[in-house]
Amino acid sequence: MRPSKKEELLEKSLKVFYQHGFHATGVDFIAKKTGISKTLIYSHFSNKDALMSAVLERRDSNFRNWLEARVEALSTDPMSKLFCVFDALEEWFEEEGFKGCMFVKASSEFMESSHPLFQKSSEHKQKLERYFSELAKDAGFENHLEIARHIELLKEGAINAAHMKMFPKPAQHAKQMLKQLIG
Amino acid sequence: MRPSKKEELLEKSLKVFYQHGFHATGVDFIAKKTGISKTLIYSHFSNKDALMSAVLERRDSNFRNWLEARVEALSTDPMSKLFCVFDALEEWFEEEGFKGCMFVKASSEFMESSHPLFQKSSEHKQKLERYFSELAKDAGFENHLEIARHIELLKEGAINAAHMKMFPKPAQHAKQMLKQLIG
DNA sequence: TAGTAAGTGTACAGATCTGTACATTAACCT
DNA sequence: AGGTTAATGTACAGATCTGTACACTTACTA
Repeated sequence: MRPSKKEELLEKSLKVFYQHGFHATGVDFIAKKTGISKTLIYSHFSNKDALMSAVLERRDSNFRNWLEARVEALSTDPMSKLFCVFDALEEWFEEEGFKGCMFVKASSEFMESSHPLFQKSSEHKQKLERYFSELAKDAGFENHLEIARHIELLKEGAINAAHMKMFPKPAQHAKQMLKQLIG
Repeated sequence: MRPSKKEELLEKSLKVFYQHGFHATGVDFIAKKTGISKTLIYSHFSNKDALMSAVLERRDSNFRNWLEARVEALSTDPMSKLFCVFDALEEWFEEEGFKGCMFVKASSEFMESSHPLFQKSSEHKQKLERYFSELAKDAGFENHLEIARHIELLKEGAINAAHMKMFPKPAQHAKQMLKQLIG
């Protein structure tokens, strides 16, 4: 296939899986929604599992690239970058079609810790931990790992709260908590 | 049916759905795992959706009853009850078969906010917010709603962190964060 | 002990889903 | 122009899943 088509398939099927879930989304439905024939889908990926794996990898890089770029754009000061993480998150929550964290959903549907999708989800969270840890180190914190975990917990909580409509502006709430903790 | 059988079906199928997910669990599989015939299952519930709804309601009362009893057992002091929430959570995380929050999983698989399972999940979180708010009020906090939301965010974050194996003892980490915030 | 209700087992219709086959069309390249 | 590759559409086999039918058995109850 021409690479552009594989790109297109990955990006579009990512959206479909994100909006409808993994088990609930059939390959025929993906073909219909993406406009790419099932034949071609199976010519690029040996089965649905392989497609889902590739989709989740794509989501990992998409999400981390987006978050890092957004934080960079919102602030240049190392300390306030830590807080801007939550401003970026709130922007995401308010996007149309926001439906929570794709990795949480993947590990909700594939719960065996040996399952590739579960593992990729776990790895994604670990990569984020490293990123947060770097941010905290840049801001001069000696306990940068501890602070990274503060941010992880608050971020996961805020995403869930937003998705499940627990209360408004959960990321701003989380940001205030972080301010009290380290600000 | 004799009520004991319906009880048995609810409790056992709750476990099966919790361990394997909703879409991935077929009614035949439930019959096999619970030892209750499919005929009887459909004589009590008109369809799989009705069973899943009943299961989620059962989970709501089971979980809140368990949490409230556990907090009561761990402390009598109103202030330290707030922190004991996280001790109870850590106990849960270490149980064999822990697989994260069932309501997060339900709203991961049924994302339409009009879906009964999504709504029940959202209601569960709101009931917990009221409980946390009561605990905070009893501990003498005027801003009890704000503190309830602190606890909600930390709880959701800790459950996710535990399920996705982000780092060890996430509930103890969350507890320390709460101590810094209000202790 | 006879009758009724609770429960089982099996089989099946109909829908849906994964993955394959194959014939056909569109796009590219030389 | 001609040949190769990319891509579509359709149809289908086989598996699986929901929900129903029905004949049978177990247990309670009068």
